[in-house]
Amino acid sequence: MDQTERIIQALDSAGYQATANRRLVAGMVATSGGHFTAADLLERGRRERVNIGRATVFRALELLAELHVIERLDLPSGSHAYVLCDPAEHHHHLVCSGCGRSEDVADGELARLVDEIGQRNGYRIETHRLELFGKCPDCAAGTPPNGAASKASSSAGQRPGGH
Amino acid sequence: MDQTERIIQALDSAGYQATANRRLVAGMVATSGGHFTAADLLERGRRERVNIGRATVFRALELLAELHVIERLDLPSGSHAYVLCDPAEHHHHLVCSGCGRSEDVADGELARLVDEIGQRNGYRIETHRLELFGKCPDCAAGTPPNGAASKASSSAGQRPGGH
DNA sequence: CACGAAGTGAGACTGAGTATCAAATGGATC
DNA sequence: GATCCATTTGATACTCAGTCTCACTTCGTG
Ligand SMILES: [Zn+2]
Ligand SMILES: [Zn+2]
Ligand SMILES: [Zn+2]
Ligand SMILES: [Zn+2]
Repeated sequence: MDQTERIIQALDSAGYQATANRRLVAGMVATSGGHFTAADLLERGRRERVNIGRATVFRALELLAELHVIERLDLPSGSHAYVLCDPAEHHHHLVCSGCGRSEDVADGELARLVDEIGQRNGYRIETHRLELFGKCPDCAAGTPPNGAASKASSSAGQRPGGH
Repeated sequence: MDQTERIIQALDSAGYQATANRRLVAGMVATSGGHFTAADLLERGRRERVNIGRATVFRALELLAELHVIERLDLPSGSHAYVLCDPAEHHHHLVCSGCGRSEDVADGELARLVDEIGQRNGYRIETHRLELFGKCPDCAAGTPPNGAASKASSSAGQRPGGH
């Protein structure tokens, strides 16, 4: 719940209204416990019988992404998901291909590596993205955390791309 | 053109027929000179008055991706593009946000870094993806290589995500 | 309460990608 | 070349994500 407050705070201090709908989305995002798609939220809303429009959910996600409260993830399956994350500093995501859980990963040495690559190729690098997929401790042990709800949803269908 | 042959070769040695349509797609892929979307190929086909079905193009791309002759790229804009690349070994892509040109980048130290991250978080890592976006030497110098055709197409619209 | 700005929902619309299925083609075998 | 079967193909319909529009509601402020 504290997480929800943080999101609302972010909205507010960026000059956006913390309306009922946005609070609702904030709540769902905060309790998602992993990655989620727009469709996931929509469905969850429907299940919980909340009345929120399709467009509104998309708009809220877009807004939160803009504020770096959530970040878009491109799953190996090709679909677009989001994860809640710390807006403070640049980082990447380690995502469980079993349950959807996600950890923030500091950039660390990567920054240097990226620099070198840019240098070597004569490119002026603007952005980079690193995404890691694997099995979290629980899923690796065959104990997917079935406690949390939203994970088992549609977006869990993975296709772990070859390496 | 030699590149085209390599693609056809790959199809053949994987037991797929190198039909006229697939040769056609191979040719377009080989001469794309950067990243391209399915829509790009479709449009190029239409422009050059070749008769190839929508589904066929999607199927050909899927097939080539499976053979690791091309690889899917998730552009910052969110759209799915492909780049021609060396199927031999694992690598990543450095993509020009100006003209769409792309360079293969060896994994290098990243493998170790990825390992460490997995270790530290207790994850068993299965895949990772690194994508670098920036301006190629020409684009940085304000001389986008207007020679090549396909680049200026639709897929060039970028939204360089913040860093 | 009155007002303008910000936010919202229903529904139309677009565009990517998939599914279906009958027709075309390829390759093998005689 | 004719026959047979597996592979490939294209037209079409369809699904689904995401956007757009526009009238309506809600918010903050005086
Ligand atoms: Zn897990
Ligand atoms: Zn980074
Ligand atoms: Zn360039
Ligand atoms: Zn790698």
